[in-house]
Amino acid sequence: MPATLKDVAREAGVNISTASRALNNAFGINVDTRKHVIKVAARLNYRPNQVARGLVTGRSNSLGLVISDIRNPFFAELARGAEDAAFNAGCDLVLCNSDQNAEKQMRYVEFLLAKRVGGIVMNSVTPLDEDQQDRLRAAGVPIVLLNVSSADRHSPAWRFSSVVADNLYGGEIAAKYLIGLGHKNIVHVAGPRTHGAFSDRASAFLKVFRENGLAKPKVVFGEHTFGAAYQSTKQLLGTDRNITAIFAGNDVIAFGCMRALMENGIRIPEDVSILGFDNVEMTQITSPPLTTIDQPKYETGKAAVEILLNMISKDGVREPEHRIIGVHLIERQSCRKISGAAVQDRRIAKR
Amino acid sequence: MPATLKDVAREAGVNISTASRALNNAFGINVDTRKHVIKVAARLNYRPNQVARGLVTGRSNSLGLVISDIRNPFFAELARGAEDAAFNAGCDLVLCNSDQNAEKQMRYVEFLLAKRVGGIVMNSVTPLDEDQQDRLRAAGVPIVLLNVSSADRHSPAWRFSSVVADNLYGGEIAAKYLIGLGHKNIVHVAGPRTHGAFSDRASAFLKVFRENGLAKPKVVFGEHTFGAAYQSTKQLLGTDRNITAIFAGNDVIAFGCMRALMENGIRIPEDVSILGFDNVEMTQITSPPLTTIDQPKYETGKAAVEILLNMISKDGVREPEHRIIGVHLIERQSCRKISGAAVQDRRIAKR
DNA sequence: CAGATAATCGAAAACGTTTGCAATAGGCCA
DNA sequence: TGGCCTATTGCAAACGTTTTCGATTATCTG
Repeated sequence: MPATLKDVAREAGVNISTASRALNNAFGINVDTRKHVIKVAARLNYRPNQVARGLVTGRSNSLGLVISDIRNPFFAELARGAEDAAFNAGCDLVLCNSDQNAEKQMRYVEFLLAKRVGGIVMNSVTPLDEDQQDRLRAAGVPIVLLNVSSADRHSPAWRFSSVVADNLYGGEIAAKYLIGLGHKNIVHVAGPRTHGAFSDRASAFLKVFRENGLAKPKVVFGEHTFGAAYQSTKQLLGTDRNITAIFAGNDVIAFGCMRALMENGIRIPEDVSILGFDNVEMTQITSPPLTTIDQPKYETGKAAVEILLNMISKDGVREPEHRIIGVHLIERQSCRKISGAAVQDRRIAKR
Repeated sequence: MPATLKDVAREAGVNISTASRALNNAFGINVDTRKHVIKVAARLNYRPNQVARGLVTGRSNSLGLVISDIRNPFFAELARGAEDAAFNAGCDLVLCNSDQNAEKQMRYVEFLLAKRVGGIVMNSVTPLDEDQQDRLRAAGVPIVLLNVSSADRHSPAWRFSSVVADNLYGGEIAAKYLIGLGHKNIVHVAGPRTHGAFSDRASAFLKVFRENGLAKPKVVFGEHTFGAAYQSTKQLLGTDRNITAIFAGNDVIAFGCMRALMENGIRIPEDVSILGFDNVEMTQITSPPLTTIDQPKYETGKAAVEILLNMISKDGVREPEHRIIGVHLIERQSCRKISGAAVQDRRIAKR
């Protein structure tokens, strides 16, 4: 139904190829005929058919974004950064929610490949196995991964680009902060064990305790959702009421923990301190406002598609690029120093 | 680079059209040759090129979703519902953030039309003017609008489908609830005046006061973002400290209000009550948990693309379909009855 | 003014599918 | 055996662009 290039060519009395050139402001065309063609095109309300164009040029001008769940504010923010960057480059973003489901994720990827997207940014739910890696490489489309573990990233076999927060450092400052506050009975409510970001945070977190000869905190892995964290925490409270601090794998997990604590009449931070990760906007309005580790989410998404576009442009060379996004502690009011902390503080500082 | 249909046809020793038919499990093809073709296709890792297919079939298998900002948890939830429904139908969703910017919104729509999406669901930032309506209609692609005002919806000239929450009823129960609690000095911190959902909520809210001969609450319109609400509220507090209740246009606005109140040492609900709209997940973990009006967000998004798909399937008939999503009050702890409420209550009841 | 050069334009192939129609091959009935 | 029917397959056009390669015209240059 919409006007085609042939229509405007006929209407303008020129050949179809001249019409094309006129509208794509290419060289080698008379300025008057161009004006004329453009005017006719406007009159006919002509809109170039991107799918036809994509067929011949081989580029689809669209990118895929596969994340676990857009309802997680972390991903929403990240998606926004990605979308802005894509739009600025004249691309569109197709949104895919994998729900941490490996099979669903693969289905989505196939889907995107069939659609001939120019590239994909995804936070892989699991470290990709050899077979999957091969399939992705074989597809020949640029891919940038989010939240891959530092182990994967440094593996020599690894051939994908990535952008990740400095989760190792994040886990480390989380541990040091809580230790510095004098906490001894700490538990880490983490996300999925298989998820690079969470495993990195957890291992760096634990490493600090090990290196300082301190008791190893309990770690409970699980889904990184509000509901899952809520359940985990409730269960936790059933078995252990001596906890003085929780390091949550991310803010949403922290929210779930807080809810469970509140319901059990446990005060934050008087009874237990809680430390999040991500610095989602809502951390400001919880009660108390959540102390957390800030991670630039918007920038992460933006950087991911920038790398992607870069890979797409210089088509041949596929040297993977890795970008690490800095993190830092944001102190609000959900953590408190417990008695005897001063002593503890000094001991750590000496090392 | 990826294998084409021609490749698998050649490799299988059949014609390109037979290969096509074999893969599309059409009728009129020998079961053995089909098996053979399928096997060859699998071996070559063949993936049908959707853009080529889209060119000939005329359908793109993709839908557009244009909302104001995915970072708003309301839209995130809605987007998730939309995406699930689209995926179930084998479509993909391209995400567009309009930022309440009419021009940006129109750019996105043009973009989507150029991409020949099968349909668009959008929450229009402003009531579409005649010209825009015409352009959309002329494009000939099914459109489902979110959050249109009830006035627009009932206009005889209106030719688009819509799915909206029952904002009129929502505004009404908000007013009655707050009045019932005995509040007299109420302000309504709304979203953009031009936005159907907010204008409906506001007008129904005010109508209750008018009809009961009560003083008209102050209404302040603005962006429906955390930051904007925060600013509005701070300003509000500078001029009027007698407020006893705030009805926020949505939960995110409520959060912004709460932040401003907290910063000014104003207690919720002891000093001022606050009532939200949407029942976003985070309302559970604010302090106090937010009393709000629930609106099924996921279902809204889902319903929108279902209507869209329905319109697409029965191509010709374009009778607009309207779906209204019910809302209801969820009482938590951010509103309190003020002294003298009983008297006030009786007075209302008498009228 | 002839020839050369540059500017502008048209013809046609190509991208990877789907699909209407024609062609072929058996099978069946008379 | 011959004609007809059906099941299967091949041929080719079409979808709406971009782009290469010639062709045509206009503009110089000497």
